[in-house]
Amino acid sequence: MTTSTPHTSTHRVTLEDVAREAGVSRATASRVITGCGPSSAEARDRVIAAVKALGYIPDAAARALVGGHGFRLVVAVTGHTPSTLDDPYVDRFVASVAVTCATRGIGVSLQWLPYRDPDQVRRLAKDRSARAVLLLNATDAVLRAVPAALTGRIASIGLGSTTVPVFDVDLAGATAAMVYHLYDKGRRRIAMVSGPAWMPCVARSVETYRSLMQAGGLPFRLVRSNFTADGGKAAARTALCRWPDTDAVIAGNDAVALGIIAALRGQGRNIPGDVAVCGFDDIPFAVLSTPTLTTSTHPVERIATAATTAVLDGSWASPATYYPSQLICRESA
Amino acid sequence: MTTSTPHTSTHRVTLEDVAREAGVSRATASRVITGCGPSSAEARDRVIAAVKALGYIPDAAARALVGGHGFRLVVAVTGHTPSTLDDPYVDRFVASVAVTCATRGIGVSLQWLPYRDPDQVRRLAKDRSARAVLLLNATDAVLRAVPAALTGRIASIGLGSTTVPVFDVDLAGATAAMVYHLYDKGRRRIAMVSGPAWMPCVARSVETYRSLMQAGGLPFRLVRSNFTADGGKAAARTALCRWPDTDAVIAGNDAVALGIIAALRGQGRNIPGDVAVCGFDDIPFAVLSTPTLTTSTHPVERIATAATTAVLDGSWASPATYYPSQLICRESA
DNA sequence: ACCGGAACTGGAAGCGCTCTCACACCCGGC
DNA sequence: GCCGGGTGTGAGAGCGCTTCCAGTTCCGGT
Repeated sequence: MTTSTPHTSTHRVTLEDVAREAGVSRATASRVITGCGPSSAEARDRVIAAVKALGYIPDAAARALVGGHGFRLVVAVTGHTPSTLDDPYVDRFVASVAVTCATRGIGVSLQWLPYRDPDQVRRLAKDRSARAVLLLNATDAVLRAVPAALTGRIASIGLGSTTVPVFDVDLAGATAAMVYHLYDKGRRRIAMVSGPAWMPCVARSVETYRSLMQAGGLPFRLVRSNFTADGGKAAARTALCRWPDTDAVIAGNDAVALGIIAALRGQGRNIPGDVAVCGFDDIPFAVLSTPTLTTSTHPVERIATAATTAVLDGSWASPATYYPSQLICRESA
Repeated sequence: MTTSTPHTSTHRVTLEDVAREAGVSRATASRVITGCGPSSAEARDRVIAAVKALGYIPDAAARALVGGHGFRLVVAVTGHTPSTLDDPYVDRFVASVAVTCATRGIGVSLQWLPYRDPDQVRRLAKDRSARAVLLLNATDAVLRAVPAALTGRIASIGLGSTTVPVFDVDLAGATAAMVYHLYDKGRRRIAMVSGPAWMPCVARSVETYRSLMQAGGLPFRLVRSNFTADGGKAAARTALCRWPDTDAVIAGNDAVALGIIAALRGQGRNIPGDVAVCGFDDIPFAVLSTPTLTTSTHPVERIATAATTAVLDGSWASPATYYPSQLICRESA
């Protein structure tokens, strides 16, 4: 049966080779391998045997070219600085997506969009070697660039849109829970050290904080920072100078919170005695720091998996799903 | 000039359209766009204008199909558990690669290889939509699966090979520096809490530690763990039970080190008074912990960039490059 | 014996692109 | 006036695959 031509080591095994080896046509071989279209049991056996014998691996590029779409999920992360990519939230998210996709035989691409350029999004959306796109930290401008026709193939993690499904942490709720918690503990002069203003999730958090403080007749004290510990240190010094009587700080994330704690303690402040500090994300070190960090934990894996399956299968329950965050009370607040 | 046919919104703009709009053939348009092959100034202008007017974006799948290789760099991370993907070293590495590639217009794929299956590597190597592959945590078995013909397109981060270029941290040197440092501080009963045994970098670190201790006639105390803080906590308890007089611990990474510190302090040990602890990686929180963590910092960005450019350009200076790590002495040792 | 239809198969088109090749053109030199 | 060499161009092949469509076989029903 095995009429295999002696093939050189440089020759790439194509469907043609499989078909010849199995004694069927390319069309039949293709039907067997893709599993769609009718095929007799005998043809199936022979093709599968040939695939094994030859070590055939379908060419993804050719499949994408003819099939209209490929087998990769693109995770596009927005942000001017590379640190956006090295963020613990993003890292966990990407890792979860990679795991989910690995079980489905789908590749994952990580794309950095430094300039939040709508054109880049259009480019991503038109790349047929990709099957779907997940947008992280997308802004309104970026989302508007998504072609309406592609709605089903693209999802946003963290910004509302009528055409694209949204999956995100309920950061407004998380922020509110944190403010209430600090208020219950007797804190009244609560400052916020937020992340970059352009980030949609930051905007929501700040807005919640602002409206709650306003509603309670409490002072609104906002310092912009980035999402790093060094940023937190700098912000702590700024905030202290400006409002020395601050008795609580809500940091944009845990790294910032830890930076703030380090800076405050460096100035002789007692945490949480003098100033309570809390963050977001519940990174592994939140429980290891001194004092342990009060923070808010997000169901990142659930969000990532939901968004991934939704966008790959092209169906989702509601246009926007917000996952509840959970406040973790530890020593720092 | 603009003889554009009224195109529907679903129609995808192809090279054909650009050529028609510019009044040249597909071949000429292709030459202009790829920039290789002769072309007159006039043809160039007209094609470029047409590209702009039509919003043409070359189809990556078609290019990969005909060109023999695509425009993506695959970063394949080995390891049974998803946590391998969520490791700070890997995260920094991947982020650096993504940044380097973004400036070159090359996509980055993140692939998880849970079973360290050589077949998966072969599959990766044959994927022509990829231009090159970077293997993280590759084992010998995985590297042996790399087809010799693909040598130029694949690089390993962390394991020696005669056919594939290697870029890695000089972990042996880093471990040695750490052992000497502890020895200089008067520590003699030095334990090591290493990462998973299958990891090549772990093997090198353990081997260095073993041979140094042996050479100095000092006890060899090894506990295997994973790379998490919880693993470190468990390992600390094990090590303490087995060798209660241990006066120093070298942890596999900073997360483990912080876990160990937490566990030891929980048992009333003083760090570094009773036990010195140090880690590897110099994560952002190493400087924020109490006590601050003595650790070893790796030039991850340099390694990532070097490996990326080497494998994309297909040329590298030497078969194996080991980048020196730097010991950062802080309070914990 | 005949026929309609279901089940399967192979030829061939074509996805969008690159690249080889043959051709057309223009120049200066004999 | 003719030829060699350089320069620019377009027709066309073909990358590996899926899928349409027409053809073949084989079945049960009449």
